[in-house]
Amino acid sequence: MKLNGQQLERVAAMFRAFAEPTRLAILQELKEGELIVSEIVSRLNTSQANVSKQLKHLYDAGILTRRKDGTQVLYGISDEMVFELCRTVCEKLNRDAVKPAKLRF
Amino acid sequence: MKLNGQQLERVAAMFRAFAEPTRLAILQELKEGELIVSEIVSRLNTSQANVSKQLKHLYDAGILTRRKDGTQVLYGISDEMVFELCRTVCEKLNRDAVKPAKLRF
DNA sequence: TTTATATATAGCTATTTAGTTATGCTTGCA
DNA sequence: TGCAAGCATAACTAAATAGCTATATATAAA
Repeated sequence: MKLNGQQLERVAAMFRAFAEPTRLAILQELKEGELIVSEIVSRLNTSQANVSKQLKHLYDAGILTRRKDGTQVLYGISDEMVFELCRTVCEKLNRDAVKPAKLRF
Repeated sequence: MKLNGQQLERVAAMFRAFAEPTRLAILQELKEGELIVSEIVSRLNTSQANVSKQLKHLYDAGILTRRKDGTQVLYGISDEMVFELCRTVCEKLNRDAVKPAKLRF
């Protein structure tokens, strides 16, 4: 069963959501649970505007949940597949690595 | 255990290899086994130069094997994780889809 | 040799996008 | 009301890259 061009584009778009270190860093911070935007900003080395932008990207991709609480907004991981994908990639990189400096998401 | 910037970049680079419809189309064609470059070209809707370029991208990412046979070059999938990743993403897209038009890589 | 075939690469253009600064919008509170 | 805090958005710039055409390289056959 082969995917057509439009379907391949949808799959590619999902992978694209994971294809950026800043977005992966956000996912990594959300691993242990929901966080408000300003907390994520304080943990990463980038601007609040950029964090909001990347959160939107991830949210639009269906990867994050979003919940308002007063003036704050809480984001969280919406699907366990996030961790499954990251784990699979890390294991692959570990297998390929010459030096055994194990990665684990 | 949190990955540092350089490690996140390596993970992102692996996802980036999958973040393009043409590269996914190549992987899809290689699903059933090795193919020579010209055969891949004939199955896809893009130039030979582009196929070679994307094959190099995938090969450099450690996703493909490469084997010369005379003037021909055979490429194949080097790691089953390719299918695992694509399956995981397709299942996610199927879960999210309103209309049930199931994707399967 | 010369020629043909298979693949890779170089140089280019157009598009996408991560990140920035500046500003807008919304909510809670003085 | 007015102000401040939290987040989102707009407009911009710089960098990355998919795909093209043209060309280079390598191998085989005539």
